Amino acid sequence: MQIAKKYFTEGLIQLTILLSLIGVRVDIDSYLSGYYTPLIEINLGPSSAYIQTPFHNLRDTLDGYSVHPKCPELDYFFASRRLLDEVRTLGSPRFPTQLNAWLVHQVSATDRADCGPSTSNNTDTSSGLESPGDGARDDSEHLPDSGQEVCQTTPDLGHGPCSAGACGFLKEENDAKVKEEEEPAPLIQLAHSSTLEQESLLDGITALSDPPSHQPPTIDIDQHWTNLLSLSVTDLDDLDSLVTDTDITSAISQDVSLHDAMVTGAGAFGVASERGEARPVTQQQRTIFPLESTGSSHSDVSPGMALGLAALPFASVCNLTGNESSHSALGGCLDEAVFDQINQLGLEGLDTIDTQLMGCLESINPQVLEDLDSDSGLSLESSSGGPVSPGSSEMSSSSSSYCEDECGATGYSSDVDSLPSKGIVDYTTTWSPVDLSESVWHDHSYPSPAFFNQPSVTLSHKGIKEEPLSDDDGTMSEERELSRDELRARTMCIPFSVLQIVNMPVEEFLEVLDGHGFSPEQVTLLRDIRRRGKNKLAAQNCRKRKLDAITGLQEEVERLQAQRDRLLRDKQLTAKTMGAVGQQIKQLTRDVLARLRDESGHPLNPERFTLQCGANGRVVVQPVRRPAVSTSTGNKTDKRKKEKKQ
DNA sequence: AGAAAATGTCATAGC
DNA sequence: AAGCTATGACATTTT
Repeated sequence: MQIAKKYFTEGLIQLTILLSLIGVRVDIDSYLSGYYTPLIEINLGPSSAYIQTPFHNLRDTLDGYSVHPKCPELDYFFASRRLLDEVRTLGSPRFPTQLNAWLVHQVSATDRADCGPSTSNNTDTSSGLESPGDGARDDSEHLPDSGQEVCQTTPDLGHGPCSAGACGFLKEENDAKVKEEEEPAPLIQLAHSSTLEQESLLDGITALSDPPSHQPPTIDIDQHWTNLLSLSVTDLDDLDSLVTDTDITSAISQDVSLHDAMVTGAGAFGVASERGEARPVTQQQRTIFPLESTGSSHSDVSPGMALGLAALPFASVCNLTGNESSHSALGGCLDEAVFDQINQLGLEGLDTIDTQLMGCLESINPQVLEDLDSDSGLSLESSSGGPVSPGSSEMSSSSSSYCEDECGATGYSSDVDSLPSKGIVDYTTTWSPVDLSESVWHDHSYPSPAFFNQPSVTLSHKGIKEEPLSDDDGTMSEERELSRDELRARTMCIPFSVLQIVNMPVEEFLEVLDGHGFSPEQVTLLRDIRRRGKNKLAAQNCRKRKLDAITGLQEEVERLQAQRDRLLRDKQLTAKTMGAVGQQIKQLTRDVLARLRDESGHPLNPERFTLQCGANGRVVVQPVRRPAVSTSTGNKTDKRKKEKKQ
């Protein structure tokens, strides 16, 4: 009977925790109420199969009992436990944590005697200490179809193992519960949990230290755990592979999903052995946490979560009360919308975009890009400022100031005086020298240094269209190296280079216009030269910026493509994980139901009953109301139809 | 010779 | 108001 009790208790507790983690209230009142007089409430007294199970108290609940290690159901169970631990190691799943579960087991008279007075006081204690979760428990009491509560355990956090409402079960299960605390995950999880969670958990640990006398039996249980967990690991190879193959830091987004939880959890689980320091601590601090952690606040939740098995959603309850805003494992795992949104983003279209951008970028001459990297001198350096630039050629062919300016000469040369211009004035000191290193001048086609040597050039050269000017090839080649504006300026006898005209400050430019007796045509030309020169630079900068923007967009596209691929992989893994977890939950439910007995002593038919966990963590067994539900639904539907018709 | 790329120029808007 | 910059559109030149 002890074994049976242990099986039942463990399974029910685990399922309760499990369901509570996902916000499912499981209330077995309807099933248990009044049926099991020999049953004893876990914490509060006889004839009560209802237990408010603290998560931490349920950890390794099998401990202390001689669970047959060959029990096949245990594989499923421990696999589920493992998954739950993995989720738990996420640290901050947010679920209501009040667990109100009826535990059906029989306690011997000696056990009752051990519990002694606590039995009668438990109710009071629980009621008094349960305040944080009263609301939740009240809710659970009003659950539809919930059975009559025989007893409810609401242990206090500050109570020792048997002091507060410690029933016979608690007494005799002390070792088991202590053993539960040996699980390293809670402490390990502290690193991942919120501050409140950690504090709560640590409080429980410190307040509920376990006598060292209970150590021996727990060692065997640890061995069981190790063995069984290893089995469970083999059952979920894909999950492990998921852990090993996934970069957690990259895979886990801010929207933590169940997959993320699994990844992290599995990772933590796998690393648990590496964290050898965590296990000794927990073993030393074997504690019995309060049997109930109530309230919906995150801080209240955390201890249970730290202990918690996992958020293993039933397929039918996947849309329950998970906190979507939080990074809960369930909320995340159920957040298919995340992936849906990804799909809705039309990321597939990025392929097209990327292709377009790639094509556009490929069409760009790398040399141009390279040239554009220079801020404003790209064109000057590539065409006119280079070794073979017109300027350089002009330098070699002419000693005029114009040549010097094109080549980056600093300042307007006195050679200007030699220019065949009318109204020439010495402008040498009229404005500061021009620093070509700061300017962009892209005269790659029109310069003609020999122009200075041919002052007889007629105005016919002022045309925008610049045809070959003479039959002198040498002169022609040199003239071509002058820009059109340079030619115009020289034609108009303007003693300034285009570069000077463009780069001189506006004040100085105005002074030049006003102080040198230029004709209106010359003034117009000067203004046009300046305007066109500045606009040329602006156009070059504009094109550079455009290319930079294209490059940046290309990089962005590549980054988003990589992100999309990563998310799609995560989605697939999550789906696979969800399927596996769902199967584990189903099996666990069948296992728990199979260990329950009706009033005639027969096991519950999993086809007729189901387990549900309420928002406050209460686990209840509810009969499957297939016909009734359909009937009632049909009636309601008919009524609605009638109302609509009316 | 023609296409494509690069560059220059104009018009315009905004600061 | 003038000057300057940015940019689209178009022209011109170069490759």
